Amino acid sequence: MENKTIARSLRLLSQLMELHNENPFKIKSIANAAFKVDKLPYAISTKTMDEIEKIDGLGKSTAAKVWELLQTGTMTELQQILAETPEGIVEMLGIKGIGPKKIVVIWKDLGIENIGELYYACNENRLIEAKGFGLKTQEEIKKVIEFKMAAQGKFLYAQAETLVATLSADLQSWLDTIEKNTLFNIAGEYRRYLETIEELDFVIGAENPAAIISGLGAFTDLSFEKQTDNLFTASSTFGLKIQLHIYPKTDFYLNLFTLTGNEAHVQEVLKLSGNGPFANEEEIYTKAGLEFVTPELREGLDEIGLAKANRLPQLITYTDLKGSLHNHSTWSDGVHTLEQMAVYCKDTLHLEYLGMCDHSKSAFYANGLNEQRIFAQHKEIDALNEKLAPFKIFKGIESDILNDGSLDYSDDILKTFDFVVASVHSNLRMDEEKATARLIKAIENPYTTILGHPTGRLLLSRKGYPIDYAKVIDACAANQVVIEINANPLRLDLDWRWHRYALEKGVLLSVNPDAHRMEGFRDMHYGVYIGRKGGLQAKQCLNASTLAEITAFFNGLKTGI
DNA sequence: GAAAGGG
DNA sequence: CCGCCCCTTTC
Repeated sequence: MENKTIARSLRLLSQLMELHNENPFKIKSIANAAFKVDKLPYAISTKTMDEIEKIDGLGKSTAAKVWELLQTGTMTELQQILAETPEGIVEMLGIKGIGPKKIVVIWKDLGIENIGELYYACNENRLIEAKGFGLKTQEEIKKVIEFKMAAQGKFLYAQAETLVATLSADLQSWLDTIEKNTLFNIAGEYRRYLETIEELDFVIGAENPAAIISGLGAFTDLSFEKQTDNLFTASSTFGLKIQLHIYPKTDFYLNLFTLTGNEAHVQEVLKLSGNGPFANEEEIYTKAGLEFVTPELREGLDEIGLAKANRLPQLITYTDLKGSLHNHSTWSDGVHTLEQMAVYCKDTLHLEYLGMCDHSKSAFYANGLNEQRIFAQHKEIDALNEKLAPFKIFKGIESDILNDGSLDYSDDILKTFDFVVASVHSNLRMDEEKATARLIKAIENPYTTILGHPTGRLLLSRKGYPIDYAKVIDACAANQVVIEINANPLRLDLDWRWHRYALEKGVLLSVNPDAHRMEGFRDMHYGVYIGRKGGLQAKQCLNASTLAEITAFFNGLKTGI
């Protein structure tokens, strides 16, 4: 069991205890334990009961709960309190903008027990009657619920990834038991590497489709229901819709292509190529007189024009990345030390450099660095750079963009960094005008090197503040500011739909994992996927620069100040 | 831990 | 209607 799972259980327990008005000291200690568990640099599951008791933040009774969870997979106390709480109330904890205090009022005073009823109450203007609620709160809750409902049934690409891996393997071996050499591939949104996925589409091409269909019952991972002669659907354990398309072999490539989408792209290509049959996907494009378009570019944007002119971009690949910028260590809210992060980049990932960007002083919740601690961190980096040479750690910072658009330190401090990532973490409720002006002011700061996660969105959970993309990107172009592609699968921000515009304006992008632990670097894969979708080439990606190139780049910016 | 946001 | 204090939530 992962620490994250343990931490989640503890956090849920503490929130439920709060809903049930239990002893505030107990609540706090459980909440604190959840926080501490999440920040441990090792897996608790490998430890003994005695060792768990000694973990900072865990006392005897919490350790016993954790131990029970590890041994049995459940926690009696959590199950008990869960049984006493309506399911809909538990779900409400996931609504941003209301916490346990407000939920108690909703539950006990208004008698509302699920999110549907809560939404209804907002529409009926009944929420404002409760104490602590007013019109603004009601409207905010309504908006958040609407966003949540729209996200229902959708999943992050990364969530689907593991399922796709096991399902593909299992489907393939099941197919082999019925017919040798069937054709099989995933299509749809997943094949196009979209950031969120509503359904998985698997396509099968068989000599004898009827035999495959009648053998479906023997595939035990999922139970499929027949929709049409060719289409069978099922639902994964966590609710992701799965579609199985079964066709004769001769129709396979046309269907794979059509089901991969998107619709606009498919229509346009088929108009040029005719309807086949095709021996493979490449042939579709050849017949259409087009260069082959890789699935992630098939979005009905400019790709067909480019393919016609043989001018499709040479898309970036993971191995093009030479370093990793924007990462955190134990200096602020990271899990692993600066040295651990650096050695991991050097020895495991074989990168040439690491940009360390811990949080700035205003980010109290994340243990942001004040001026003294920055100085101390820089000394540690200098020492490590000697030890690890030629590997290089760059002195960075993730500076908060304050409410007025200024950065979090004076120029005297800012000039001591090799580079600065500027991002918004506070006062996220802004209208477009305010947000755009705030970002542009930060972009115009001569010390800003990279604009971090430009909208602050969390896919499927928070919309992010609205910005005028074109204006923000234009400002980056004018001020030689790089824009981050935050590679965390929850963010993927800058949105790929704006990559092309940025690249056309000559703005560099940077695939930044925002890693808070060594495993976090893995997210750079998602950043590359989404960058490819946006049309990113290696030469347009800051951290595809070699150490020598990026050193020159940072130095060049400095002389300009 | 600070401050925004709202009542 | 503003300023004030207080509570909740957020990062």
